[in-house]
Amino acid sequence: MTNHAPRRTILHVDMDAFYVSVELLSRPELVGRPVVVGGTGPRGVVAAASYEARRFGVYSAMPGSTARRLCPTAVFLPGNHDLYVRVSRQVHEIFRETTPFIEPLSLDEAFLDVTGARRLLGDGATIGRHIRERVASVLGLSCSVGVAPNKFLAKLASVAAKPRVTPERVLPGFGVFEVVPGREIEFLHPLPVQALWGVGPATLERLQRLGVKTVGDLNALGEVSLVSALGRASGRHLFALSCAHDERAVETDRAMKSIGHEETFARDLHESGELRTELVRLSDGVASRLRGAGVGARTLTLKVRFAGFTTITRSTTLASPVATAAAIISAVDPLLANVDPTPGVRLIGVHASNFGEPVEQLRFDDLLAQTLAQTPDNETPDNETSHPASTDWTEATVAIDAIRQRFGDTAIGPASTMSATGLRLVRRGAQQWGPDHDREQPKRG
DNA sequence: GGTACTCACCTTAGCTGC
DNA sequence: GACCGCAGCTAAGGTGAG
Repeated sequence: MTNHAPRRTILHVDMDAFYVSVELLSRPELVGRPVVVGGTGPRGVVAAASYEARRFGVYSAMPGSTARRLCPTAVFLPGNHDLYVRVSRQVHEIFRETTPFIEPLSLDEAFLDVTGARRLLGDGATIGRHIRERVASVLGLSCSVGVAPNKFLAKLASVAAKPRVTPERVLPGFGVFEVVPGREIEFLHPLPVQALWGVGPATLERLQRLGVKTVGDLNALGEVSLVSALGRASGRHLFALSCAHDERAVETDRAMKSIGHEETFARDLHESGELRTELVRLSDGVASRLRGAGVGARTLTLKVRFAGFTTITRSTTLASPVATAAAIISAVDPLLANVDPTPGVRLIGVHASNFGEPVEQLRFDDLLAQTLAQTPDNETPDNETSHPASTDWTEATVAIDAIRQRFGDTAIGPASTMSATGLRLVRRGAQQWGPDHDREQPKRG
């Protein structure tokens, strides 16, 4: 059998210290200094660190308190998610000058399939250098580009292209790094095994017990041993990667499979009433995004993290997809009622999945479920916690969406989420890196 | 001692229906 | 009727990425 498909050329473009670099555009006096963007509260984490801050061992997802200890001279900035979204769109506009085949991974990285652009624009490395120059000249930002025949190798190549940090200084990177076709294994096998997509701390520990340190070690172990050690999916996946095999296409329009919001509180909550207020707020945010996406969800999941950091999830699956706050609350409220908050709750979350066409009419199953729930044996003691997912809410929801579209997100919201300073609504990325120092929390009583 | 948020995917266990 | 195997679904927890 012959394969006439042309060898693909995939680029992985990764912005360098993206959030910090965007902040420095408006604060040039901070260039060259250690700068950290992230949550400013005691429970915040680092979202991005400048390369100067990385010299001190500060890195993403590190607790803010640890970062302050390691680098007390760093400038800590709270971050502006909306601004990063806007700049990210501008970066993608530059990508689109080269190819329409773009798969965003996050605000600061994306895969580009430039196979079709090679004849016009040159080879992958040439296109990579062109994109780097455009991003620098138009936006004043720096990025690193990996070039390879597949997504997995392109991602690793962009890491190789990045600036390097030693405790003494920051060394410039290659900017563009290409994994030359035919030399994939030579590039891949010496790398540490945690370079593979899918090897996190837990898998790394298991692999280390098997004596695996590098990608080459993992490959030598063989697929059968890996499947027996890590399970079928992970074993096969990692073995394929260790052979440099990755046939996944650059997907330009991936359908979302779940939508959720979760929030860590500045202080632990101990009372059901406080938690329910937060639950209403989160449910409203999830419902709003579901409607924005034009979908409904059948499965609703409540997530609770206790003061001791143990986390539980409780979920329920409805007969038909819903997209209103009332319906979501009526689904997750009974789940919350079974959680004892007295040890202290530091986080709650609401997640929606199992998407379908939103159906706001009650189906027979829902009616049956509601009827069963209202029988004497199952009667809810507190009527306020039992909201029917009825059509009564549909018109109100349409009106809410219209008001928010016209007057902004905070124009209207659940009364229970009202505070002295106004509505506290949930928006994606609003509390991306933990609670702020001064953010208002629900009061006791 | 500290440890965010969002999303995807996997594993395991239990239940139900055939 | 009891039991078994299987498939499909759901719930819960875990892992990993960015």
